[in-house]
Amino acid sequence: MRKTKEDAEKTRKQLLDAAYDVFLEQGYDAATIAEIAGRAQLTRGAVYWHFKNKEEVFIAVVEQALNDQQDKKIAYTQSSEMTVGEKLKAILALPLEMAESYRLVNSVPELSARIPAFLDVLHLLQERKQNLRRFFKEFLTEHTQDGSIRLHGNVDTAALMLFVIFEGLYYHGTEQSDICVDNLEDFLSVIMDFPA
Amino acid sequence: MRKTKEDAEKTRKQLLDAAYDVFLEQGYDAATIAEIAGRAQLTRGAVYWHFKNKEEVFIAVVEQALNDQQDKKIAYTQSSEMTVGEKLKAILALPLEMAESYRLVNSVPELSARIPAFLDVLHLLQERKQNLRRFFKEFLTEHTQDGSIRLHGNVDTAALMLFVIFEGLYYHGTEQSDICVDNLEDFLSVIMDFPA
Amino acid sequence: MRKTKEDAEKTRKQLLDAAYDVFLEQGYDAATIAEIAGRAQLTRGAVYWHFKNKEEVFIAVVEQALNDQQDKKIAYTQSSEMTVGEKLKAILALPLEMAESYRLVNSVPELSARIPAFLDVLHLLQERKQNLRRFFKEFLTEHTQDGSIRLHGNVDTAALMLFVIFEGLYYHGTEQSDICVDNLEDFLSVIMDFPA
Amino acid sequence: MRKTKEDAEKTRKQLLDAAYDVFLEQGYDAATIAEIAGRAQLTRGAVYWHFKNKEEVFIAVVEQALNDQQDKKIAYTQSSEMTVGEKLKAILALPLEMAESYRLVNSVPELSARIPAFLDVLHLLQERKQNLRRFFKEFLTEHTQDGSIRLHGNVDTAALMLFVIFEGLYYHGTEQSDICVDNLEDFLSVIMDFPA
DNA sequence: GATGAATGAGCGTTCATTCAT
DNA sequence: AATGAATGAACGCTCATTCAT
Repeated sequence: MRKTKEDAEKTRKQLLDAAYDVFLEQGYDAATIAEIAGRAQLTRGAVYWHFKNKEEVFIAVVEQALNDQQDKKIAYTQSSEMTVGEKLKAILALPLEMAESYRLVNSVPELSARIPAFLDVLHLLQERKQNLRRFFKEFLTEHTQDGSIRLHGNVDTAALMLFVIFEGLYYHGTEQSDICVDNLEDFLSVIMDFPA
Repeated sequence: MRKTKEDAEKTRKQLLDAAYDVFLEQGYDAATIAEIAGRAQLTRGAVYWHFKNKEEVFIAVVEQALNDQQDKKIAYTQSSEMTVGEKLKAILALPLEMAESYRLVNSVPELSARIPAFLDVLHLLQERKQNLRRFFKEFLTEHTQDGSIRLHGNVDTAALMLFVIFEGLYYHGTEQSDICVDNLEDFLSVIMDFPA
Repeated sequence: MRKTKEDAEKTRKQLLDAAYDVFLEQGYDAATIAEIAGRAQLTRGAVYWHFKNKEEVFIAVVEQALNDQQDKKIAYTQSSEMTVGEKLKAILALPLEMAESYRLVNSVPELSARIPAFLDVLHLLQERKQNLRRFFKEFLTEHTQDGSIRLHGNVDTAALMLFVIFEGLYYHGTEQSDICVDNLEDFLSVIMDFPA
Repeated sequence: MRKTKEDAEKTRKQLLDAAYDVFLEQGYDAATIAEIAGRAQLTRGAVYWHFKNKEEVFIAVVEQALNDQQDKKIAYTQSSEMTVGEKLKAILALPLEMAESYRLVNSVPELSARIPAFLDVLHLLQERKQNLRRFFKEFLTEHTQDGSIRLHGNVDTAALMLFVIFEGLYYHGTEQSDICVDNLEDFLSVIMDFPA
């Protein structure tokens, strides 16, 4: 039995990790508190000590995932060692790199239609999507102006394409897919080129 | 209560329609046989007369949806009144036009990981996706050769982009999205042009 | 398994009888659906086929009890073979005669403070109590006027005394008590006498 | 967090007070240790420091209530400023004056049928009730002999009536009732009179 | 063909209780 | 003396499924 404050935090982390796995494997409805607790080598009661109910567990897991995604996105964006093209490619490749994470959050819109408790996290997700669209547009605008990118169309279209492609890649986490990072490079080269 | 064969078929149709709605609104797990029967103005027993169990109802609904999608795809492909560009655009727009249908089938991969009974319909879905990829490639190849399309890259890349964009549009049925058919035209113009 | 309509009604009756016993023995909170179903030789599911939930089971049981009480009260009141004194005594003795029934309904006020679903049945109970008070008053008034009763005080006080004594007898169902019908005769003779 | 003995005693008192309120509002079964602790601004653990378990908390609360009732009864009985009639009225009015307290102890008989741990406190309660009956009888006997009371019936009947009326008044703590102390005076005047 | 009664497995949740700190 | 983490048993309820009618 865990007793100290750090132990409790560790327990919570274990539960979150287990919950992440279970929600991913089974989906929200089919996932059970017992399974989550069991995987964390704990009892159902422990889950209810750390979280109000199943919904709150899911929300915590999704928020965690969204933050992880955000962190990666920011890391790539602000990297000083990557070229403009590499940055774009890396960000486009996120749904492939973090396929599970993106698949998980992807279940939120459907669930929120039924479960009001998820509306907040839905809004967070939509905000992040809007952020991404805005990012693509601003990124393209900026680097078109400084000459590091030359678009084969207008900025709006290119940004939207990137966004839709990004979304399209969500799914390929689900299935074994042959779509890989190399393809993204090709995609980019259709949409733009990077003058040396 | 003896019913004629047509009556029975009508009942089955009603159940399928109701099931389609319910599965779409609630998802497979949250959908209940009672709700489906109720919407069809019938009782649970009726469902079990026409289908072996809940899984079979879902399979029937998904197969129906996949066939509807296929039919539309074929209709557009074979249309004699559409130009090559219009055909491509119409097909790309299918996930917007039949947003619900695509959203429904989209739940299959996740479910089949858990429910073996869905493996067959999963394979059908994957086959259809491969079909679509193949279609894009063959379509582009053919019309590149006959000069009605001029690609801004190689055939493989263009075909894959179309496919990924297609997938990306799935999601925007879920949410209120500002992405519409006009954007697709722009996308196409980035990837290719159509010499008059 | 019961199948016909009459069988179903019989099942419902069995459940109600079992529920009556269990609620009486254990109290609402401690009573369990499993115990009720088990005593009726049925499964929990059967309870939920016939009743919406535990609260509805309780309400049905209490309403039944209240009606039984009412029926007896009316039977005694309208009996053509009893003298005025005998009627009064018989009605006063109801909480002794139907001790369990009165003990059961007696739990309603406390429960309704916590469980809103019981408010309706609480109002029914309060109505019945008011009815009884009114009955005592009217009965005494009428028979004082026709000379079959001579009160040792005013009508209001006598009626209220009867009512409070009636209530006081509720409790003695709970415990083994030596208070019996004979005592009631003495009580009546203190409050009034019946001129031959 | 070492506490002095007085602090501990104060905590125990707070817990008892909180428990009294909660048991009264919710009933034994529905009351929770958490609620009790919370109202006392403490945690569940504190309850288990001061009491063995939920049952012991309840027993302590009921014993407290019974003693309070006893104290009042004795105070009225031994008052040198009250007439015989006033004493009787005051004691009869106790269930109105201390309605909550009487309502609480009133739940004991039902609970002890199920919970053996309450048998001791049940016996205490029954003893107190016997005491009261005996008191009524002795009080009436004594004051009939010394002439301060003239009964309209025999002593046994009158004593029993007082007792049953006393019990009957228990309930009227539960509900908003119009029965008040004035009515008791009328009751007494039906049963006896007090020669000046 | 379809209904309705009944089953039974399983799940979310609550809560008394324990115990290391 | 008191807290807070964790356990585990139990309960209400839902729902897919069966089957006599």
